[in-house]
Amino acid sequence: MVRAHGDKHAFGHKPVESAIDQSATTVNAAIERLQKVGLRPTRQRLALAEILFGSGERHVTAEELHAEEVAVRVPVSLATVYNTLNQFTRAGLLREVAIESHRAYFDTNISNHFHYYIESEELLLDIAAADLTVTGLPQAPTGTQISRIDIVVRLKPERA
Amino acid sequence: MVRAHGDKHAFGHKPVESAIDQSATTVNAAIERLQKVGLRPTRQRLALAEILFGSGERHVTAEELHAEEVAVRVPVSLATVYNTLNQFTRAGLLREVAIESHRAYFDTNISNHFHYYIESEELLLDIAAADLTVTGLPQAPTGTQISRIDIVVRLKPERA
DNA sequence: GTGTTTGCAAAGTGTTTGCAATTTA
DNA sequence: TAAATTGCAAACACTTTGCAAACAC
Repeated sequence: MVRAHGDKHAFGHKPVESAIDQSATTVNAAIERLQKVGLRPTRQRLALAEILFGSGERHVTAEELHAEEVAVRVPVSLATVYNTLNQFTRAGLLREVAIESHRAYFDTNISNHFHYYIESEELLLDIAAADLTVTGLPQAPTGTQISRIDIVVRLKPERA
Repeated sequence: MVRAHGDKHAFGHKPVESAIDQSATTVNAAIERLQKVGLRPTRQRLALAEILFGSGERHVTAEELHAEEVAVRVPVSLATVYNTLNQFTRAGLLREVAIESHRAYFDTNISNHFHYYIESEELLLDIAAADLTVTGLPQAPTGTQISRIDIVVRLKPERA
């Protein structure tokens, strides 16, 4: 089940000199990223990191990511994709978003933000609103503290 | 995997005359509830409806609900519990809450409200705050409209 | 070399489904 | 009696795991 995904691209903070330089930069960034969290930069992890972090924010499922690797002719097993997504998540490189009970979505945007979910397309999008806030939240029950607030705005096609 | 669940009880809108009357009332309410949505009041559905709607708000998984039926010596198959939960949800009697990707929680409270999720206990609670609101939400993307907003406040044990 | 990572296939969850038997209206 | 519902077991989708081979340092 391959689905379309966002095609936003990161705004370059550094000028892009050439395709070769850019890809070298991407690879180096990926290597650094992995080493920083103590994961060996193996061929598979690098390939996955490049697809995940190489071009703007992404929301992927394991199957989708695996399909993309296959499409780019990088051989990675689905099991490794699953394991890697979990490792990345544990390392704080990714964040898991609970949307549906039976499919795990992973988000490359680990900053505080919320989501739109277009049900008819099974498509997850970041909400572009830094100032979105929740008010009226009571104090967390005694003995607990908030670890994170998830907001999913579910969208359906506009009524005709 | 059986877990503790809330033990709130509904405030009786009608005085409770006796144990027998109360249970009769509960059964009648369940029968009505089912008929209203076009589901035949079978033994299994009644038993499930009574447990689900008989005592305040509930958050259950299929396995939990099945375990409760078994505990009360009502024979219902797990498949029927799953099917019934889905039917009830389609009929608007229940609401599914996306919390984790691999377990479906069903909520008997179908009004507009949000949730706490105590991660360490896998426990789902309603947030008792009718005035909880989200501000700063941009207009829904063109061609779409909001079908529902889910908010899950994830809680962890308070740091010592 | 030594410890880590990979891939496969097998196992594991949670959930759905086909179908014959049963129940309901 | 006709249509709806149930239960079982099998099938499913998604995910994890055991272990030998391959790899990184």
